Amino acid sequence: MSLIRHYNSEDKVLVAVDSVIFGFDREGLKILLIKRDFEPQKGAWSLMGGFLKKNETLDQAANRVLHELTGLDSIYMEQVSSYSELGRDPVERTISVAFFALINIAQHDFKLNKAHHAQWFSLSQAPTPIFDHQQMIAEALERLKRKALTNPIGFELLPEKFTMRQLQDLYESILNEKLDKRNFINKINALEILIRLEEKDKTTSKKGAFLYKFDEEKYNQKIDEGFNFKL
Amino acid sequence: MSLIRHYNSEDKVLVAVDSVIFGFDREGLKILLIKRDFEPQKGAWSLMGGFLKKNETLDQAANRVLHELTGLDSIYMEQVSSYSELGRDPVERTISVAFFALINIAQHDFKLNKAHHAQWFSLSQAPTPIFDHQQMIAEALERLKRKALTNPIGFELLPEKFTMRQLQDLYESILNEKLDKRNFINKINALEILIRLEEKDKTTSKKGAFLYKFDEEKYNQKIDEGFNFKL
DNA sequence: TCAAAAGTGTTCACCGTACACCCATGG
DNA sequence: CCATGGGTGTACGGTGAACACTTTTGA
Repeated sequence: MSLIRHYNSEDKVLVAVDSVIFGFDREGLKILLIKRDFEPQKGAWSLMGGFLKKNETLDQAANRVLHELTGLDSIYMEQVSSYSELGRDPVERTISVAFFALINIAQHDFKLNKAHHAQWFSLSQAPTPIFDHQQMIAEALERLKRKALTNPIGFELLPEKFTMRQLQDLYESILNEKLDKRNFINKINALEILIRLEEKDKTTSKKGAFLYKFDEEKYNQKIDEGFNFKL
Repeated sequence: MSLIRHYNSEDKVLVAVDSVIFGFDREGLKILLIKRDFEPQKGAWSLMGGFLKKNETLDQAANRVLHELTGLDSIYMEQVSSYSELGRDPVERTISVAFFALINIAQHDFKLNKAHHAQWFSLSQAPTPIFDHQQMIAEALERLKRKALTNPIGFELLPEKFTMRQLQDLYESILNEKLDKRNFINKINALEILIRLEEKDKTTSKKGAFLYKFDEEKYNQKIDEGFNFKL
């Protein structure tokens, strides 16, 4: 007789992952929702999600599901929280682990999988999604706010080259407040983690605005030296 | 034929909850570990945990498990994160949701359930626990640090009446750094959320130190007025 | 030439931090 | 009377916030 206690008598449950996918464009911060084409709540909007398989981790499941919708890999993702209210999914007992993902809408190497009828929504104009997805979005947003102030994750939402104005717009839309232009630029410059390119972007002004790149190498080096990103 | 899509083909997995139980006494911040009396890793130390049942939420499971060990209810608990590495539990595929709990060691209305061979350990002297429990502890501690600076959760670890010195010792041991006595007291007093009692505690000095209570009512009122706890 | 966005520094108030001495009391 | 922990206030520097004008250039 084995001394190893097996877990045969314990309950097994369905585990889902749901992703709050953030994007950013000229209109501000957005989330990607998909339209359900099956009951219950056919036609309603929901986060992109899927079920955890036996042989994968939660992160792998979240990445798989994100890949299915966008074709993208190596996307910044972070676990937010787990949700387990008894009736949260009316079909069957399911617990769900929410993630948030940051993707750069502008890059053209991704196409939304048509089958999911995905659509970008401004936070303020998004329809109320199914189940407890609204709560997931709210908590993901809180996490994003906090994290964006202490880590350079905002750049995940921007194109490789961006203007100071774009960066400021991004932070304003994440934090949901207006920031002072000079103070913002002073702070950013004090961090010394951007490279100012020679190029200018002339799409929004006659004068043209300098383009910047995030200097990841320099950032990592400063981190090693004890530097703390703080906005 | 029903239009409702069922989830029959999806994998179900075992879901566990594991609790990082923090306590505080004269020696500092401690965690409660239990000694396994079955294989694998019989004799090793582990967090208190249990399996999620079909008809309960994760919070309920965490509370049930905590109650089994301590007899306590209504304990401050917070979800930390979920862990799902494939080999994390060698017996069977199990994902685990970690919680942290704050309990007041000094209160005498709880008795540790003998069956679990539980023992308090100072953080620096705790044995390395099984599986990924070390990582859970590290992340729970990070969360506790952050949360204790922005919420009055520290009081959960103290007796109802406590001295300023005790409060300072608590924060020093959560933050793992020495704090200046005058600055600490000034900060705490500026918050105006403590009541100074007439009573003194004479166990640590001849002069005696005033006892304080957390004024929860006043705190809630200040919160309603937009106050932010910040240490 | 003018409209529209880009770019640029300084001042001030407040907060966080450093710091040292007297008090009360039991033994 | 003295050793031990308790209790108290101020000064300084640095950081965060407020604030306005000049530059560029395409239309």
